[in-house]
Amino acid sequence: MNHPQEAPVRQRRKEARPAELLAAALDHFVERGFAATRLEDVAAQAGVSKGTLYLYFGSKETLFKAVIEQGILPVMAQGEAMLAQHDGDARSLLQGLLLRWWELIGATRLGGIVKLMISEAGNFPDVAQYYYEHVIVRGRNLLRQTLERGIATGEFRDLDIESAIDVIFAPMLMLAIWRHSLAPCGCGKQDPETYLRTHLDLLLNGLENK
Amino acid sequence: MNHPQEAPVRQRRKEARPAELLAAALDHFVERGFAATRLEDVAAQAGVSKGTLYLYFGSKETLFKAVIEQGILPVMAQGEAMLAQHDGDARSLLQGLLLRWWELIGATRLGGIVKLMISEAGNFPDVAQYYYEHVIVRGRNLLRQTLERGIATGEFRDLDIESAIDVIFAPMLMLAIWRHSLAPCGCGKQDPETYLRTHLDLLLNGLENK
DNA sequence: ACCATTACTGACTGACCAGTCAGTAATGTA
DNA sequence: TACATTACTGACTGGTCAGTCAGTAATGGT
Repeated sequence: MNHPQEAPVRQRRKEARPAELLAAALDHFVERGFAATRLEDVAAQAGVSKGTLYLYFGSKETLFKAVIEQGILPVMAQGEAMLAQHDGDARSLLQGLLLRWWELIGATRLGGIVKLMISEAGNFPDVAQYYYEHVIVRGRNLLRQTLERGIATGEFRDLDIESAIDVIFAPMLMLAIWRHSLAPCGCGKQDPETYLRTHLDLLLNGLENK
Repeated sequence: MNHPQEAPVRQRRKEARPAELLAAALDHFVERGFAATRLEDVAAQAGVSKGTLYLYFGSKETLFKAVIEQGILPVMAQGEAMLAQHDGDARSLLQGLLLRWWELIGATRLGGIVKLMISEAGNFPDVAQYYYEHVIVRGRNLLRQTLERGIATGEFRDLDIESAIDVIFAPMLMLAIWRHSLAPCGCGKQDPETYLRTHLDLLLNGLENK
């Protein structure tokens, strides 16, 4: 019955709301999917009412698109910068790119976007198109340049580059996906470090020009 | 205005309904997700009314579970039989297992179950648990035995088997997932054959004991 | 031909939720 | 202290859909 000085019931924090709402929305979309996510829950997790959510995002679909775009774009530039400034051998560049992707995206909450995009692509073809052009194409470019460099210097064997890009990245994506799908259901999985080490081991041996 | 002898408006085909409903449900669940799938649409695609669907499946969730179980179980035994009767080297056994999986599951409508299970695991932990125990564990056993055999004969290098299993299968899963997520949105992808060839090439070279 | 059985139908309902908006209170200003 | 502005609230509405069930018609038996 007593109310020892609580924080004011209502707070006005116009600046912080969008980011907090996006973070809450990412959690819910990744965990439940788009259709099963209730905007009231998203708003509650962000500490506001549903009405406030609609002050910042015009619709559920708008919010969904914002989650994808705002989540991924800030990180894309980093990888590109990394490629540009690297001057070692292709082997260590490839290794660095994959490990850095895991560190910055796969291992963080952003990794959930991979699962989210895969799950909802059918319902939002325009968002899928956007994601493909602004994320996948750019990401594939990084790997393509790395492989081309390695083949040019004779470090790597001469294989089909376009399919190799996808084959090489698939285990990274599956590791991120696993963390947001079956792993939380108590389905066993060893630690990411061993997985990454094995992937790099197999991969670099497989690429090696003997 | 004329009605040239049409098929009877109502047909009674008790035997065929469940399979037809399951096939239609798989299509819709894979394409739209569980929550966004309307049972009226599923029933319509199977050529019956919604009421009929409820004669065979007690609820939307029951239907979902049946799609997963009925879809995958019939195929699991095949892989196990293949392992048992194989007598060549581990190299060709591994290659055979992967190609056969693609042929029987990945390339068919059943490949959609992979995406479906990943998307909905969070909403159906009990189905995820079931899938893990009856599909993933059994599938991993096949690869584990294959790798162990190859390491024992000296064909393969001695690497961490548990993580290698997941790393090796990840590109197969991603290929199946892609077909049911971004690929239908017009996002470019080369043909599966090249992809599989590159994967096997990289993989067998990476495993090789030099 | 009539009846009994049962596979099948589709209008209905109750619950749920995206999206709205009139009202409330926090903040800045004078 | 009074007023203006506006960030925020939450009860409400309208539409959608899972699940129901009284009724319909296809089939097989006599």
